[in-house]
Amino acid sequence: MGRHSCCYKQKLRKGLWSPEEDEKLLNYITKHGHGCWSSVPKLAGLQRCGKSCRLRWINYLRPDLKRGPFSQQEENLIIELHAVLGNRWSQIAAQLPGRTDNEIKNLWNSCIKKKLRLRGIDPNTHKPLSEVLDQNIGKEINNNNNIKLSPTYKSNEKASVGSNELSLVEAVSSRHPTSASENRFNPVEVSSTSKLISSNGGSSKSLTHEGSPSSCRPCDFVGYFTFPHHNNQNNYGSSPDMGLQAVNQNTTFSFLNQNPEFLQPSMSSSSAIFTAPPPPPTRVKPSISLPSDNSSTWDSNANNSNSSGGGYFDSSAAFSWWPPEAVKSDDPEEIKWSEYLHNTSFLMGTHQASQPATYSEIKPESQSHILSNSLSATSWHHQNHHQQQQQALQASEMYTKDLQRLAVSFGQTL
DNA sequence: AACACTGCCAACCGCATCGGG
DNA sequence: TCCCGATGCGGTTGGCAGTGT
Repeated sequence: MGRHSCCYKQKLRKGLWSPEEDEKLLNYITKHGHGCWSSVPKLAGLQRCGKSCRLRWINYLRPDLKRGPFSQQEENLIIELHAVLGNRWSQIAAQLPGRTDNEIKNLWNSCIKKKLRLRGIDPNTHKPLSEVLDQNIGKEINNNNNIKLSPTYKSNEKASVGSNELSLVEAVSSRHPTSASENRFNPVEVSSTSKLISSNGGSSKSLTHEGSPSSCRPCDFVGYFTFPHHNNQNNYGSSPDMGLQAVNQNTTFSFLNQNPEFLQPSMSSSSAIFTAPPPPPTRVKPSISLPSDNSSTWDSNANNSNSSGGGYFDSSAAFSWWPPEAVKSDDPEEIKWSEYLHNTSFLMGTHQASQPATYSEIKPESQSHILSNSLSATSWHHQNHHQQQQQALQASEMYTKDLQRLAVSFGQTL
């Protein structure tokens, strides 16, 4: 294999697209549609291969793209969908209008995975790291009598962590009474463990920042899974050392929560809580202006997006400018997903109205307390850690069951 | 100010699948 | 049935920008 065959036929440009190239491609597709991608570059006057043109269009030039940062709701949805679909980015992207598979994949790899690990959740299995590591480490010990690092990341990715040391950190920290096995995050202990290990010959590159809160935006600490709990003391997801006491437990936002048929009665009231800060206005037009006959489509899409708080989701409207044959979907599974999601109240606008701005309610100074709180929290969870561990395990089992039910409903396997 | 480090993102690469001849 | 080109998808990488030292 190698580069797409058409790329060998003539000297074609690679790398970043110039504004002129963008304009040529945009103008061509706006007027003629893309048709056969392999003929697009020639007809559009571009020194690119069709594959490159297609990618550029899909990931950047498409007028229905939503740009800007992902909202918390979008991230939550991605996590939930990933739990069911795995690394099927295109299917996940299909549920997030205006987002591309590439964008979601990048977000997952650069941000969400890290956040989930900080929460003590294995991003591949969506199970607690301690559970996964216990299994894998046990296997490795049995097989080799010599612990191999990075046993955790075999299922869906090829050593995506890029650092064996990290896996060891997770293994160590997940077994540490005050770390990931309790779904708690203690930046001091994790990072110190990292340094300890890295000084043992490994690179510290990915170690310190994996455990360091300084590399995360404030919202990194808001809005991830919380396991079932009945009081704040045992709230593993919004643990006190993360300054999240302000989280309002009534502001649940969860795909699972919105679909009670997938929930056990005990979960429907307080489990799987997500906080949902209002998404900022995110739609930005590409730098190149569209021909006038399309600008109205842009505006209507933008309005559509804004009015629903996150662009959710009228596919027929979003693709109103698109050739009809490109809009319809004959994939029953896709339709099922769309119907399912749309028939729920999983529309951003619906929820936004009922959600206090939990993120903005967390005062900036509270962020500075995270570190010191984590120190005091150490003694706190020494006292409680056994009870917490049990509750966390029970909770994670319930969560896993929920996901399994969800998966079964769509014929997916976890 | 210079350098190193880190995270993010756009784009590429390789493979799988599909469909037409 | 096989071949081949087109397309789609997921994994990976290179470069840039921001931040820290």
